[in-house]
This record gives sequence, structure tokens and C-alpha cells, in this order.
Amino acid sequence: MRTSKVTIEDIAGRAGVSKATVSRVLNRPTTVTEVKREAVKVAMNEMGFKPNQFARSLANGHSNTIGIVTQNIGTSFYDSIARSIIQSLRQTQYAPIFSDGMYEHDAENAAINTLLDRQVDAVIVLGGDLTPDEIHGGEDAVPMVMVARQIEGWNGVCIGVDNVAMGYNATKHLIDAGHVQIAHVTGNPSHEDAVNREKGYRKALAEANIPIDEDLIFPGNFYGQAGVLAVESWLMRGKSFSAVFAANDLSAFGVRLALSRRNIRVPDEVSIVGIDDKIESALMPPPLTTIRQPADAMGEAAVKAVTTILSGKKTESVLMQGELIVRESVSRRH
Amino acid sequence: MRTSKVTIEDIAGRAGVSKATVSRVLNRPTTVTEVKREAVKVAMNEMGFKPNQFARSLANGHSNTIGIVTQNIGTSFYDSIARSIIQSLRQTQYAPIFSDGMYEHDAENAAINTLLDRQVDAVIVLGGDLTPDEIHGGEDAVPMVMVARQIEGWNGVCIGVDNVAMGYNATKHLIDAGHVQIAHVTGNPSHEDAVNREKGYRKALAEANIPIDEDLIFPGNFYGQAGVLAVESWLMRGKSFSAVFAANDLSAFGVRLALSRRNIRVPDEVSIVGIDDKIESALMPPPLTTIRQPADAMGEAAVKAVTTILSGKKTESVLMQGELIVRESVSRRH
DNA sequence: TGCTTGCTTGAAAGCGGTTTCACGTGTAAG
DNA sequence: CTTACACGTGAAACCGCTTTCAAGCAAGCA
Repeated sequence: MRTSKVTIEDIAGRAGVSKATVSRVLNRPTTVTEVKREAVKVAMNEMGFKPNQFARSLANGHSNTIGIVTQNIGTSFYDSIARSIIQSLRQTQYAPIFSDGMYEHDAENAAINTLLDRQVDAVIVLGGDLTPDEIHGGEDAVPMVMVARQIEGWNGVCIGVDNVAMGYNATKHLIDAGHVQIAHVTGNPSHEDAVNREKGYRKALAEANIPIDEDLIFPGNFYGQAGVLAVESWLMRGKSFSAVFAANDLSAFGVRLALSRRNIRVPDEVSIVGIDDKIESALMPPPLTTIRQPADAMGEAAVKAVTTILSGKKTESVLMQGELIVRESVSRRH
Repeated sequence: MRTSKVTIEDIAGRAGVSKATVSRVLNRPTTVTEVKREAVKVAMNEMGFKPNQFARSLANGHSNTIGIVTQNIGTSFYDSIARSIIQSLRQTQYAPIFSDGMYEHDAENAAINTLLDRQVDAVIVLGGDLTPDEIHGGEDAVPMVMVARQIEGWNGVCIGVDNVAMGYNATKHLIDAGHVQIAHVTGNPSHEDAVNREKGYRKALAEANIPIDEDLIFPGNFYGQAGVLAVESWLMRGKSFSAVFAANDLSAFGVRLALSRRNIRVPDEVSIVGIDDKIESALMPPPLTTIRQPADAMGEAAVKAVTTILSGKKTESVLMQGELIVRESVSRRH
């Protein structure tokens, strides 16, 4: 019988104690003598008692729910993080409740308010573009942690990933393979991650004393089509390049497709590296060399951060590192 | 000020009415005279009133929350449906709360119980493998709708997709292009969707009077690796084929990779069709012909079904159809 | 004019827990 | 042998909203 109409009062009667005592074994068992505690537990089992969460929350002010603001973007990166959060949360007393930011400023605010209305104990925001001020508005209601985003000017905790380093390492990998004419398809220029990856790209080039050809930097948007446009554009303008660093794997796929349309061989004529390590990346012909984003670890870290904050302790922001996955889309330059 | 400590009583005082009246304008505005209703509304705005959901739920028994059981499987299909559900739910009074079934039987039951403990008003189950009996156990607590799954022997509502038709149409497309030796990489044989897709494959072949070569049917698992194994296995055994129908796009990617490793051209020498229409499918060299699963529509349908049930009306199960997306991975057989 | 009917409204009783507070008890300290 | 103190416990207040119930009142009807 799931329709648990068994209340704390029933248990109290059955166990021969008061409601207060039953409540105590529920919340602070050690304050009740062994014998009564056992009696209560037995009664609970026998009657199949399930505490009513609403009554509980109403009385103590905690919902044991944490809100997640997702972004309705087609990238698997956020999905992976979300999944990881769901998983990690299973080990805790908290349940996740979702609200979608749709990658729009207003929608994101609305999403947070929805969650706040539902009295979540904390909120985790995946990406998005809230300003510190706006965040702060919500923050004094409940603790917030930002994932996949670092925000200067606010001292809350962020679980970020080092995009500059990823851009740097991807490019460095190409340089180490002897490439000099390295093109870059950027992500959405209005997206912080994109500019950081490009920053890493420039840094690696500068460090290797390779002059930067601005014409080889194509402003993309993280979508596949950007990759094909980039290649067409370079080819059309007669730019030559032996390698391309795409801001994400999806763009890299686009690059690869465009090259294949022109019968340009990968990696023999042009090498490619992306960022993300999507499942499909290992299946591209040839399998794509890329940088794996630690989505799972980030989800776990976010949950950990939230739970420690909720338990009254302090936590630090963390900046995670991507991992270079070497496959077959890069060859030494001949 | 978000820490809304403004209660219904404060509003009542401000508006010069009783708590009961305030509650009425909240729930059944028409039963209150225009003038008082306005006074209450004004008071609410001035004081920034946000009703306490717990108190509400405790009093009326509804949580305005609907539980979603997800499956922690790597496929984007479920993710898309989930996202679509989140989106659709935004238009309603309900908020989604998630619990992961991890594609394991016990975990799935646990997930449902978690949701039930939290007094969800209904639950939507994505895929999974619950039996009708188990479902029924939960079902008499709250309404349930199953998505991406048809279950014989239970009369609840299912939002399914016609897997037999998808398998049939994919195969038919190949047959129509003149192919006869059509191989098939199946999905996980223990997965109902997989067997239905294969059923469609067999049906199309039978209908065209093409004898079925069991050796050309490779038992896969929906993962990419299965596709490469399938090709290796066929080639090793000297089987010849001019086309392959992969149970999903991921497998198709594997097939494509393996072929490319053997320098077998797609689609010139071998044609491929998959199922899913992932974002990456359009970017494969060559872009993959596939069958698009109506994930968004299914999510919407699920939400619609749930809300109508919750509003006391009846709904029917629906069986959706996939859509053939013709791209460049299939050529006429010469 | 008298009585019924229907509508609006407030008081109060829940919903099912948690928590304060005061009241024994048993034990340690004076 | 008191006085004190900690501890376990139950009664009752409370969390904030919904809903029943009965009362008040205006309109409808004979």
C-alpha cells in the first residue's frame, strides 16, 4: 500500500509514545532512549510509515530539494553534467528539481525564480550568462553554485573548467606535431568559454613564436555548420593551413565534413583537434583527437560543493582541467 | 527581497479581509467580489507575496510536481525527450523532479519510490524495463505515463514510437535504391526497440522477396563499437553486402568508421542508414541518411497526457512515427 | 410583508510534521 | 540529606495555507 496515510500520530499510538518522541527518532535518534527508539522503529516498519515531506518542510523550512538551472543548448556537455548531478545527488538526502534557462537571459532569471518559489534549499546553475548582481539577488535567499562558468566579481563557488588551458593544450599539441599554419574555428564570440579557448590558442602560438594570422581565425558558434563555413571561407580566400583547432568537437566535425567534400585528406593533409570528446568523436573517420571536458567530475564537484555549503561549511571554487585524448586526426607535418 | 516571509495573514490584514478570502482569490478568484479581489491583489503586489508551496501542498494534497524517471544511458534520444519535457512543463503549473533509473531494474524501482516519497502528482517514465505489475504497484498511487515504450498488458498511457515501421522504412529505402544484400546491425537484443527494428527489417526484406541471410544480421548493442565489430565480422567471413541498416546512428557511425579503415567508400561501395538523426549525423562524411525519432514531439505528448489525466480527463496512448531524412550515405546500387 | 434562496464572508478546524517548554527522574555535587 | 543539573519525555504551540461550516445579507417570490 503506497498511499501512506500512516501519520506520525499513528506510530506514536502504536509505540505508546508521543508524537514528539516519534519526531525525535526521525531527526535526532540519539536523544531518545534505546528502548523507545526501537519500539518506534518497529511500529514504523509494521505500519509502513513514510513521513510527509510537505509537513516536514513546512515545519522546519527545508525542502531537501536542490534546483538545477539547465540551458537548452544542443551540446552534450551540459547534458552530461546534468546527468552527473542527478547521479551524485542520489547519494544524498536531496532531490534535484529542474528548470530551464533556455540560454536566454530573461528565461534564466525566470527559471531561478521558479526554483526559489519552490523553496529549493540551494541552486546549481549550469552555464548561462547571469551577471554577478543578478546572481546576488538570488544568492541571499539560498546558496548558489555555478557550474561551467567562472565569474569574476562574485565570491560564490564556481565549478569551472580551464578553457584557456584547453585551448592552449589543443594548439600546443598541433605545434608539437610540427604544424605552423594552424587555423582556428572559434565558438560563439559572446560566450566566455569561446573567448578563453581562443585566448589559449593565441597564447600557444605566441609562445612558439608563430605569428598569428587573423584570417585563419574564423568566428564560429559551436555548431557544426560553423566548421564547414570556416573551411569554405579559408579555401575560397586561398589561405593555406595544415591544421585546425576547432573550439568544440561539433565544429571539428563540420571542418572534417567540409574537407572531405573537397577531397582533402585528414590527417594526411590537414590535422584537426577539437574539444569535448563526445561519444561520436571516437567514431569519426578518422577518430578525432580532442580534449575531454571533465563533465562527470564537474557534476560531482557541484553536488559536493552544494552539500558542504548546506551543511554549514565553506568550500572553494574549483577549476578543472581538460584531458588531451590523442587519436588519429593529427599527423606530424611532413 | 526574496526571503518572502509575507504570509497570507499579512495580506489579509493589509487588505482588510480574512485569510479565507485571500486563499480564495488565490484558488477560485471568481467566488470573491470584484472589489475585495482587487484589494487583495493590490496587497499581494505591494508586499511581494509568494505563497508557501509546502503549506499549500500540505493542505490540499497536491505537490504540483511531476516526477520523471530517466535512464542513464548514453543515448541522446532520452536526453532530448527529457529536455522537451522540461520545456513543455514550463507552460504548466507543474515542475519536473528527476530521479535516475540508471537503466537497471532495481534502480528504476528505487527511483520511482523516491519520487513517490516526494509526493509527486504523477510520474513519467522514460524507457526502462519495468513490468506491468511493477508499474501497477506505483500506478494506483499516482498516474503514470510511459514514454518511448509500449507495454502490452497494461492499459495506462504510453507515448511510443513505431520501431517496426522505422526498421521497415529504413530497410525499404535501401531496397528502393536497388540494394539486395542488406546487412543489419541490431540494437541490444534484450531491448524491445531493437527487436522491433529488426522485425521491420525482416518485414521489408520479406515483402520484397529478398531471402534473409542470418549471417548478415549482427547482434549489436546500440553502441558505436558494435558497428565496427559488425563490419569486421562480415568482412572476415567474406560476406558481401552493398548496404547496411544500423539500428541507430551510433552504430552507423561505427560501421562507417570500420569501412573507412578498409578503404571501402561510402556510399559508392556501401550504403548506410541509421536511426535517430543525431546532430552529428548531418556532419558525418558523408552526411548520414537516417530516420529521425520524434523526441520533441514525444516529450510534448507525454506532458500533455499527464496534464490531461491530472485534470481528470482521459487520454489515449499514442504511437508516433519516425521521419526518413535522406542525405548522402545511400546511393543507387549500380 | 414574510419567507426562502443564493451568494459572499470570516472563524476555526485541519493537513502532518517540528520544536519549545515545563515537568518529572536519576545522578552528581555540596 | 539537600541542591543542582542533565536528560528523557509529553503537551501544546506553531509552520502557512485550504476548506468546511455557519452566519449575514440582499434579492426573489408568494
